[in-house]
Amino acid sequence: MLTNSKLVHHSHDHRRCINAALARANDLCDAENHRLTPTRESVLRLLWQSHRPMGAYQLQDQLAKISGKPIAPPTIYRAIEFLLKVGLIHRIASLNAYIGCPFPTSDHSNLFMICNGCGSVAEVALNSINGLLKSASEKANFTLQDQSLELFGLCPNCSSEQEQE
Amino acid sequence: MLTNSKLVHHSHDHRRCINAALARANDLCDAENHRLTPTRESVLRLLWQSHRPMGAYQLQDQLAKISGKPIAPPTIYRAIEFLLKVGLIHRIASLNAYIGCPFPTSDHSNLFMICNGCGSVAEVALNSINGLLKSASEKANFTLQDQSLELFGLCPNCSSEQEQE
DNA sequence: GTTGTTATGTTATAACTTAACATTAATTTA
DNA sequence: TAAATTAATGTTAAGTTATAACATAACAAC
Repeated sequence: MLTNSKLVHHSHDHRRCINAALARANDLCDAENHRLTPTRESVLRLLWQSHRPMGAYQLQDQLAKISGKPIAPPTIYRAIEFLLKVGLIHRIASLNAYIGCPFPTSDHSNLFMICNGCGSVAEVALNSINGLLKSASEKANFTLQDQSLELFGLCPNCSSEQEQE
Repeated sequence: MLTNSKLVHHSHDHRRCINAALARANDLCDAENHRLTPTRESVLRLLWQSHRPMGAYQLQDQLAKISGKPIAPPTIYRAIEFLLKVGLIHRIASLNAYIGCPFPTSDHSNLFMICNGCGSVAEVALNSINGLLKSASEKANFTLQDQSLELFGLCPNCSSEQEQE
């Protein structure tokens, strides 16, 4: 089980998350001949400011603040589109929001644990899940091409707070 | 594996789907003291017109046509909210669309097979998936409360068409 | 039949996303 | 290195999805 759950749900030096993510992004774009332009890098960096997903308009506001000039929606959506395409971020469909991918070059399950309490999102890759979904699809003669698995509940922190009440 | 995949992906007397769904809805609402009002029933019936999900504004158009008077969005969204609450329909988050639930009183996986070809959606309930997600959640100390599992690909029909090209 | 509750009507707007076309920057090729 | 090509961004506008707020009507219970 590949996951960033430990990092998401425990206090840590978050600057390292950000730096590591940007380093990975640079490597990946270099390797695949993609251009991580300033706008794209800024959006990626914003999405790594926390382990909570951000909506396009939050990104717009933040980017406008940072760059000191107004940013139009298409600018944001283009950056999002690019980052999604190269696998550096994911879209959380149930939230209309986006989050940085902690392992862009690994096999994916596209499985997310979304905390109803604090809004944090951890990503999980799990071979067993992929296997099960594959075999269920085959049984139904369904040609599986992609998947989006969203779990809702309480992260460890919010769970223990809940118990205390 | 509880699924309506066979019905969704093969020709069948669809009136029976609709009638069965409405009968189940009536039973369920009777049993739980919910009111399946004309608007709610119309929306449910529209969602059962096919095995494809419909968006709120499609529903608005259709309902306006049927009832012969303009329908405002809140009317639709209220009916949707109710039907979701009692479990008669599901929301497909990745499509911003809604679809009738074929087994509203059974245990759920909230697992959907969404055809990229024809747009049809089959629902699947699978204990093994639920078990795996439960244990993965426990391993991460995540208190699982709900889930949304969306698979994208080609249904049997669209798969075989694809092969022939 | 009045009262409290539930459902609907109505207007307006918020939130999310894309289309279309113009301009600028980067890369390639001659 | 200048021209040609491609890729990225700027700008305006509009399309799509969803909700807030407040008024009215229908129903249920006493």
